[in-house]
Amino acid sequence: MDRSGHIREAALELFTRKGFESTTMGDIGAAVGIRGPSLYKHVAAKQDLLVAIMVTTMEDLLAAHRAAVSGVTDPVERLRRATEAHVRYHARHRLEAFVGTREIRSLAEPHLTRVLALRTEYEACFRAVVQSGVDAGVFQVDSVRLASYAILDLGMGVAVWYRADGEQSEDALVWQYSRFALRLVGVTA
Amino acid sequence: MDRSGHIREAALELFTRKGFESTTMGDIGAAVGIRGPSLYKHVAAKQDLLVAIMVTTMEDLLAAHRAAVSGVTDPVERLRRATEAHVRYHARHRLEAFVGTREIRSLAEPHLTRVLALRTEYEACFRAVVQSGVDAGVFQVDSVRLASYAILDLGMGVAVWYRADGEQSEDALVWQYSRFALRLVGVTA
DNA sequence: CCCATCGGCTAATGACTAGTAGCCGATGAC
DNA sequence: GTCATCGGCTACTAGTCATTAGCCGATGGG
Repeated sequence: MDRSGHIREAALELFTRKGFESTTMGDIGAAVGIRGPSLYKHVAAKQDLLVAIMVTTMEDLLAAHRAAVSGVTDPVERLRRATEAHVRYHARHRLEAFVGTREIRSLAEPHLTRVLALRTEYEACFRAVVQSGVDAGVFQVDSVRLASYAILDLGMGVAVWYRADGEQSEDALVWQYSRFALRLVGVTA
Repeated sequence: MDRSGHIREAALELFTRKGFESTTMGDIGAAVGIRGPSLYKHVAAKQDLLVAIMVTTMEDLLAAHRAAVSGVTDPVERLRRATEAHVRYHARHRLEAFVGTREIRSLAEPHLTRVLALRTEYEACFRAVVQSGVDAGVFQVDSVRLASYAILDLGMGVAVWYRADGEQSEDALVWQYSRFALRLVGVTA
């Protein structure tokens, strides 16, 4: 891989493990075998490394969601696919997803506004999926907002503890979580 | 309230909003109307403020869990009560719970080991509750570990977005989440 | 009244950090 | 061969932060 890619990768790993604030340019440099100041030949600022992670993560997540539900009309299948995309993304890109949710505080404007807007949009898409099931009478929930948050939060959790070399394969994980989501809204399959 | 209590409260609010690393002693001082260095007349170190939050939070959570399930033998009722205690704690003490999960990285030894042990124990208690329902044949889950994590993660999510002045009352929230948990393990009530 | 303690304060210390300046060897185009 | 560019490096700047030192006014017990 080229050096810039290597740097982004090292930054992602360090931001996940130590947090953005506690990661120094020296740490990132050491992870790729150079000194801190040398990083500035490849990157304009530490903040840029975070921005790239946060923005592409939210855009990818939103794109994955849209691809998953596009053309699907059955509410049950829509929620199943949305949850599958959500959980799969959080398992497969767990570092990005972890940093994406944990380090919002460290994001400077105007990027913060941008990322929050993407996040709000993603949540709205998910709520719409749940709402469509409620409208069709196949989901039973008191609050669409609450049920949506609950399902979304399951994905966040996955990003915290999932390990690719753990006892659960990605497919098994996704399958079980999709079932959790459907059960959660009252679909007994 | 006495000044020490006021300081702990301000620190909790700031750690939640800005994170431990990004909160300065000056910030905490300003929040209680004194200068940063003056805090040292009440507190030995910044780290101590974090330790107090983390340790008491995990101990309280564990105590709440034990009180909730003690003497209850029916697996469904045990999980319902465990989830109720879990969600209620995360709603009622959302700042503590938020900091408790977000700032583990900033905790220095030996407190880190202590808190991680408490957390592991809490997770084990929860898994035992789910396991008892599986053993009794009333819960249907592929993986006890996965289902337990999923339920625990719901609580963490609550600490992120719950607002006491929001559209959901604490009781309504707890009620719906308890139902989510039961549905998640396959109890259709 | 005296004086010790309490709990503020300002100033200083020491460590650390993002980012800049400017040097230099290697590489490759011409 | 020369020279510009690339991508390292060290040294430095400027700022921040936790914590300490030491001062001082108020308070209250004797």
